[in-house]
Amino acid sequence: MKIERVKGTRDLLPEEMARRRWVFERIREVFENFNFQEVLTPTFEYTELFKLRSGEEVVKQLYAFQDKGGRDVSLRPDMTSSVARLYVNQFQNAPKPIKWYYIANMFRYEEPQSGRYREFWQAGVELIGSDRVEADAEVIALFTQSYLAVGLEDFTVNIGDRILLDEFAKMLGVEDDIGLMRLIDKKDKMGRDEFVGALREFGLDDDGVEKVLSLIEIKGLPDEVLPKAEELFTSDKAKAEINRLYELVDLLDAYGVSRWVRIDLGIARGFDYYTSVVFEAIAPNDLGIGSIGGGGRYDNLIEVFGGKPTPATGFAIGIERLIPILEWKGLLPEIKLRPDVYVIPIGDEREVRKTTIEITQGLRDAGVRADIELTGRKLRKALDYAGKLGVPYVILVGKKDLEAGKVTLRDMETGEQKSIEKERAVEEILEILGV
RNA sequence: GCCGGGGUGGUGUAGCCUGGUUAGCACAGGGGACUGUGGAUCCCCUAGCCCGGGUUCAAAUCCCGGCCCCGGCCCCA
Repeated sequence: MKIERVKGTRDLLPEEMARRRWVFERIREVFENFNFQEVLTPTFEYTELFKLRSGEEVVKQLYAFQDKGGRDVSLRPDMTSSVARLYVNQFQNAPKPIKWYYIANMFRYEEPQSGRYREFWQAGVELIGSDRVEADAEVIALFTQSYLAVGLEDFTVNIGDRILLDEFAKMLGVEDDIGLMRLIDKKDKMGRDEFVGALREFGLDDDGVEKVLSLIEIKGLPDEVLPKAEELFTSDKAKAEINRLYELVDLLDAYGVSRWVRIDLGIARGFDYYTSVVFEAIAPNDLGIGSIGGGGRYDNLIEVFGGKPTPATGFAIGIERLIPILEWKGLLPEIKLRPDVYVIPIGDEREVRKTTIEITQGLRDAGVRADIELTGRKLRKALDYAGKLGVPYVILVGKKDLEAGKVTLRDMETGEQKSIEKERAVEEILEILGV
């Protein structure tokens, strides 16, 4: 019986790997320009770590199991917990701020859908040890520039705020603030009447519904919508947070990323550990893909993991969501997988075979991507193969030529051939390729 | 976890509704015609009904369960 892939996993073939690597390299460059440094934590952690953060319920979304020593462990569902754990373990006394990045695979036991797999990759950063708005700005600017670095321009970074949502729930006298946020988060999936109906069912009176409708109006360019927020909110805490948002967008302007920034007080980004600013990137597409990445400030998490209270902020970019969009927009480069030279032995003589290897290895030593015919197939078939691969140049090594100390260089495009000294083969190729 | 649509050689498909020849076709792969010159042609070969059970004289075809894929819901840290 054939063994199938495990549900929700994928095989990545050469063409796709080449494109992914290109994306990773672009993102890595920007991360490092911002002086974030790469870390990698273990693929699995004690399940307890994730429970501490998100509660007992997350276990059903985890790849959780017992190892042979009876330890309850889980494949990481994201990197933030592991990085916070690492910080608490060994870096509490390190100079602040700590700026780490990662590019790694994550695992979630969920139903696969468009842009959603059980194993997927994220590229993200965590900035630990600053509660300043400058830290939020730095992270959001990097978030934005990461997408720009892979050529994406048609996207927005929507910024919300958990403090304001909390204050909002308080203002309405709602106990189940999480329920309310879930509802608000779904606003875009419903029609207006349906949404109002859902709010009433939730238990809001006319005034409450009115206020929620005002809240979700607070969505758009910062200059246009933040004044509306000032009108809606009355508490000092909310006023202070709105001022912080003003500062944030002002700083983002200095980073040169204002063009992509929007305010959307209706976004909540899940309900686990974010404490104030939250954000997500959306790129319009026909693929059914929503958010292509997100993040926010989490000032309580490190304390939850047993560290001294330490502020932190970060984001993660979902690679399996970003790449289909880049592909759909034609923004990914064509990357050639073929060799530049293919060296074919003609016949089976020891001398021929050795010379074939020597020339191939000479090319490789010189930095040329060179391949060698390994199957013993006939010359005709070997050329056929080279043609299908799209190899531009072939070197033929045959007994007749070798007797005169020569080999044949063939231009596969034109079919032209010339006889060259076997010692000059590498040089000749280097000249032609212009290396 | 739930719902809808799917699963036939490596790839793309016909056949399924209406059970009955040797499961057809194209591409790809290997070899040969052509023993040192490709993309053409011809020939040969390799290779398949997702898995298990049921109904039936007979199952790719009908029924049930499972697995997987695509998409949606829940959820999305």
